[in-house]
Amino acid sequence: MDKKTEQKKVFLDIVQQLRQLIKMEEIQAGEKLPSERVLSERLGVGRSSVREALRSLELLGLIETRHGGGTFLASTHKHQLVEILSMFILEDEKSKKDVELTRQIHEKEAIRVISCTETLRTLPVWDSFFVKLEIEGTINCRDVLREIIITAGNRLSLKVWFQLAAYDGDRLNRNSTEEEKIIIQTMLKSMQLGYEKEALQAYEQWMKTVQSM
Amino acid sequence: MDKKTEQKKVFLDIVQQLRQLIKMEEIQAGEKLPSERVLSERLGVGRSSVREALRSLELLGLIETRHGGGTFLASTHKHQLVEILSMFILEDEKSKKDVELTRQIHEKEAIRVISCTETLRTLPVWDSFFVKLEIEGTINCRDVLREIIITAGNRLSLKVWFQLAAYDGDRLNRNSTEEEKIIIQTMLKSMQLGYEKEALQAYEQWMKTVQSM
DNA sequence: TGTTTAAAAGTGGCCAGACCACTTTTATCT
DNA sequence: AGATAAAAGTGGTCTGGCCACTTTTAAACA
Repeated sequence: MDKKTEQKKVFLDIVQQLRQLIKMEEIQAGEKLPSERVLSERLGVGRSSVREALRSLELLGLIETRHGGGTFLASTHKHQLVEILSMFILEDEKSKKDVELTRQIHEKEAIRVISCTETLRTLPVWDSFFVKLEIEGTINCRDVLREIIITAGNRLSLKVWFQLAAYDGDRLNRNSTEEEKIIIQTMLKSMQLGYEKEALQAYEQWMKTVQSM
Repeated sequence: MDKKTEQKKVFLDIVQQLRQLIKMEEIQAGEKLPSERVLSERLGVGRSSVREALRSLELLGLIETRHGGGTFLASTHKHQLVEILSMFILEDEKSKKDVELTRQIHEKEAIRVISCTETLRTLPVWDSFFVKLEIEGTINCRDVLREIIITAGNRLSLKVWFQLAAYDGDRLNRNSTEEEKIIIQTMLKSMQLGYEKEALQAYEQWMKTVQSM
């Protein structure tokens, strides 16, 4: 009848029951869950089965465990689903070009969103980049892009971006060259003024120089 | 030194090692993995730890286990993240919105790429959609979007899209309404003619109607 | 020889108990 | 009251066992 009760595998059933337990007892993020031994007894299953369920949720970042301390419900932003997936998806993805292009898809969209949003494009953080560029003459490329993605406000997009950016490695995580400095300034300034098209053009130009490195 | 060796928890280490093993031995989707007992011996850990890792991957749908048969590498489209996500994470409205927006980011980029590429926008497949719309009067929304993503040619973007599209479930996987029919036709026609801006406008309009369902 | 059938081996599912390392609580002493 | 040490609680891991199910192997049969 009930899908949750006729579950074949105990550990999957436990995952479900844990979910109910969290809901029923109104366990909030950061709060403690019953111990493995207690859960084992309460649910009438072996401790190893409880552990299989808990470890599954831990891999997803849904719970946190502290050795000797206990098991705690994790806060939403710590979920690792994207990380886990990317681990397996990026692995068999042969084309680095696809990774690069996909990363850029998210960056371009972020630039569009910011350019079109008054409250975002007028943030003081963009000015701080200008200051940094003038004083130090250079800036970390990855930092600029990261700030753009973060500001755009899509948390999922951010997570995806982090994975993809990590894949590219040092090509982004470096200081900008003299040539890039001008392009970045153009891009940021256009973005600030809400000139979406110009900002994207500068971005494309930037990525071309990056690519030729 | 090595992040993978200084891993605190054995089961997380095993997840990593399983990933390497799959890569090294070139295990394809549907093929069998070593048995739990063999893995236990080969990795020099207890069988229960191996099981914690395997059960974690099973919850994600990355592997399939058959009682008495063995453990098999699952095909990409069987990942269950969707179910898990909706179960634990998608409670909050903001997350759902992020999933939708991120999916649309990939769709919009695909439309741009196709619109700007002669060889892609002139493909006969778009005409076949028109024919289908005329004859049957409707078409599966998801099929249209999928074809667009596929045609754009970024395999990684495609994989990401598949995952995201799965969340939305029935909102996309259905036949188009009479209202949508016109919008889709406009979008496809604009794309065929290389009118990027118009195609995107139609797309945005489409998504608005979808959203209001 | 080829087919069917039964036994054996292989494999996942689950549990009980043990020991260790670490953390939290409690009780004790100063 | 505060510091300290003992005890209890908790996760981390391993071993070994038993069951149920599947696959392989071997034997019996036609």
